[in-house]
Amino acid sequence: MSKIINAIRGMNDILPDDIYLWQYIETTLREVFASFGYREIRFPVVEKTQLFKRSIGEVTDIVEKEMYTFEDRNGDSLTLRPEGTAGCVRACIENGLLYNQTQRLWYLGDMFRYERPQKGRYRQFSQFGVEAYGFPGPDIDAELIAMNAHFWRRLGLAEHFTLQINSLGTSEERKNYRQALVSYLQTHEQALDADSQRRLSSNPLRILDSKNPAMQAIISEAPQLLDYLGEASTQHFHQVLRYLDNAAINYEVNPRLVRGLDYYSHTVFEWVTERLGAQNTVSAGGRYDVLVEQLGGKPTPAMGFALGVDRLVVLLQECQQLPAKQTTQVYLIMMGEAAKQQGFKLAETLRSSLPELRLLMHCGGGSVKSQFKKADKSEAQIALIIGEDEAAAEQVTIKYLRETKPQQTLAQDQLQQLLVAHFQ
RNA sequence: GUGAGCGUAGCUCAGUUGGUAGAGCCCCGGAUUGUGAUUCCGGUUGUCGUGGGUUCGAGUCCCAUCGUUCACCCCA
Repeated sequence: MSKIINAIRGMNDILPDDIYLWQYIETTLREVFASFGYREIRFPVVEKTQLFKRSIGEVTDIVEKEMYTFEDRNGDSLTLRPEGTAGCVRACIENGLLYNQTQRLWYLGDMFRYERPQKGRYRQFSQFGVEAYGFPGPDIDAELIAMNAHFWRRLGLAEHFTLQINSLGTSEERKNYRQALVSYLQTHEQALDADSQRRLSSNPLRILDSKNPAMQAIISEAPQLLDYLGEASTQHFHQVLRYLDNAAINYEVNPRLVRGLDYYSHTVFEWVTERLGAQNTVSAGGRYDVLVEQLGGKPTPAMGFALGVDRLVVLLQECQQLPAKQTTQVYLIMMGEAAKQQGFKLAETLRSSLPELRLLMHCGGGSVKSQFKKADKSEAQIALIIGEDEAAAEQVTIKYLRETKPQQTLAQDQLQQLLVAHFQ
């Protein structure tokens, strides 16, 4: 036997025993977001590298060291998408979806980032995203957050999340603040840890997010972004908060909340949980009014968020909020060649008259007893044996598993009547 | 990219100062039983992650390497 070939690190198989959780999340997502009037969009897994560089930002960690980038046979530089927003905007511009109109969209798909895997962080991961285009007002900011909150409630997870929210203002306001922050931090440069010193030139706002307790004193004394917002930005932010108050959605204004992608402006938010260890953000997003223009479209206000499906799966398991598994209703055991011929016919008749029936067929060897054990494990309500050993081939044994459990012998048409009555 | 922990049967794990590879679960077959539950008997499954080294002898000690988990970092 030759050596087996393993999966790529950080790219996981999802096995039949776990798939129901994914399906549950995916169908719930579809239902909830359709009910808010959002429509699905699909776009490619691979895009030109330039698309991500221009949107996410040249100097971000994602672009600098986490992208799966390669040359195709033409020598063009292509990249496996590390997130969805860039591709979504590109698709909308290219297909004229933003021409004098608004759009409410969602997508679901796999993203790729070359990171060291750990709990809730994988190299291939599933992300659900929502994007709204052409809405300048704070009402759409609140709508996205409210949708997200509604979705948590549908899953029974609302109590496990807290909403953190902040405003980054315009790029002009952020630039002014950035200068003030850098000059403040430079006066304390010798007290900064190595990570923060590095970020001082690359991404100083990120220093505010530091998990190092030794940095907390310096951070708490630092100038606050919210103090640098202009009148319009402040108004916008406060209006979002008022809408949230009206919707009875609890939030925590976190003036140190920044996002890692360059295109965000104004409202940004994160839903965090205590139950997932280090990767505690399950859903996050914000406004990105300048991105559409940056990617060659007409200036279009935009807002969106993305939700990590892998993390949600882990959270559902941790919180015991598991949906019921679908179970087999009828387990059909066929023993012997003559019985099988009759069994396939019976099964087809049953499926035709009861389209909703979940029927599991088993062409089994072994004892009748061990076959019933299998039926019991499948949590079937009824198990049928068609056999030719003792009973005649045209007779069928029926046994109720979970209910009255009588044992009787019936002709096929009688059996069918009984089953139809039982399941309708 | 940095750090720490862990790699033994399909799964969960024992394996003593170095001396023949183990248990439970699962799976398969059977016995008992007025339930298919309980109990009992039997059976299958291993490159001990991989490659070197030390030794008469390595699952055990040493080195390297790969994988994995968690954390840093990053982010959803």
